[in-house]
Amino acid sequence: MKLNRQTEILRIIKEQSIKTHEELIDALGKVGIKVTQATVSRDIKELRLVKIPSKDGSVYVASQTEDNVSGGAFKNSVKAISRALNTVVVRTYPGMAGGVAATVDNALGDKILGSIAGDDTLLIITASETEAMQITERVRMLFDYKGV
Amino acid sequence: MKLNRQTEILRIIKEQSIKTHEELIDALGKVGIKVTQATVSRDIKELRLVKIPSKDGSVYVASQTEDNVSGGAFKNSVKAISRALNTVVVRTYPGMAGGVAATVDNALGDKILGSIAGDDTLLIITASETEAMQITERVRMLFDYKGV
DNA sequence: AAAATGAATGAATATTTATACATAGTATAC
DNA sequence: GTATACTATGTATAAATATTCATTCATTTT
Repeated sequence: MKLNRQTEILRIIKEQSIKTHEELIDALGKVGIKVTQATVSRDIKELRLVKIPSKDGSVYVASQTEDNVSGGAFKNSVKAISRALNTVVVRTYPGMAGGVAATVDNALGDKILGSIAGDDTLLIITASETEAMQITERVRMLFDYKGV
Repeated sequence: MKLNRQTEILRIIKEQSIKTHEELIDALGKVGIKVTQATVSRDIKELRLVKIPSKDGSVYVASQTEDNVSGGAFKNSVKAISRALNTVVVRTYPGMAGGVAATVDNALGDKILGSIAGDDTLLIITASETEAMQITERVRMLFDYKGV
């Protein structure tokens, strides 16, 4: 399924140097995901990945929306991330929930039903349990979350 | 000449939405610069321009090195920029010269001979008077300098 | 000044990426 | 359930971009 594959793509380009759609297809293949170049092209567009020129050829990286800008400022604001049914609960340090929420909305807004932030807690509502699991994973990546 | 054309490219992509090499070639043509797609491709690579996907197609913008990251933090630190022969003098607010220098080195390091920063003044040395003029222009763009 | 060296560029071409169209899959309404 | 509508995907192809090779320009060396 799409969300799943795109999440995998984000992880892949973060870990290795992907220079072409073909390389990405191979990498996905190794994780058991089989797709064609056309699909990868669309994924890259939707994820707004960007190809940055460097010495040994251009490389794909996440741009604005996802990682870079957004997550950055609040990377160390998240204390815990957990899920229950179709909700994802993010615990932050005091006062940071709002910023984290804004970041999440910005990055994943179109994939969630909505979110509510208190002072140190953010609640994300998704359409289904499955999506909640995937969103959880995405949020973890977004904030570079190392915990369980 | 190259440096000149690339400077022009930076200005163009900042002002209008350039989606393909061809569009860039046209835009350059209107300014009296005539080149082929191959050259533009190389320029884009050297300038490390990046194509960002958006609703109405992808658009080229300057990435890391140039504008975005670098210039940003010090955009309001520059008070004046002037040139004399092969040197460019940048006056900054007290204590900011070092940061501005780092930014310049990072963005244009390979096009200048070197730079020396004091507390509120940065001196950039170039190989020739011509280059100094072009670098001056680039520094202006880098810091979004509005003055004379 | 001629020769030698290296950068810049263009023409032709290879490679990579995007898209039009058709089909399959999924959910929603009836 | 079947029909309807919408999304996702693949295939084939068009479009865009990168690169190889040859040539021209400018600079330095002899």
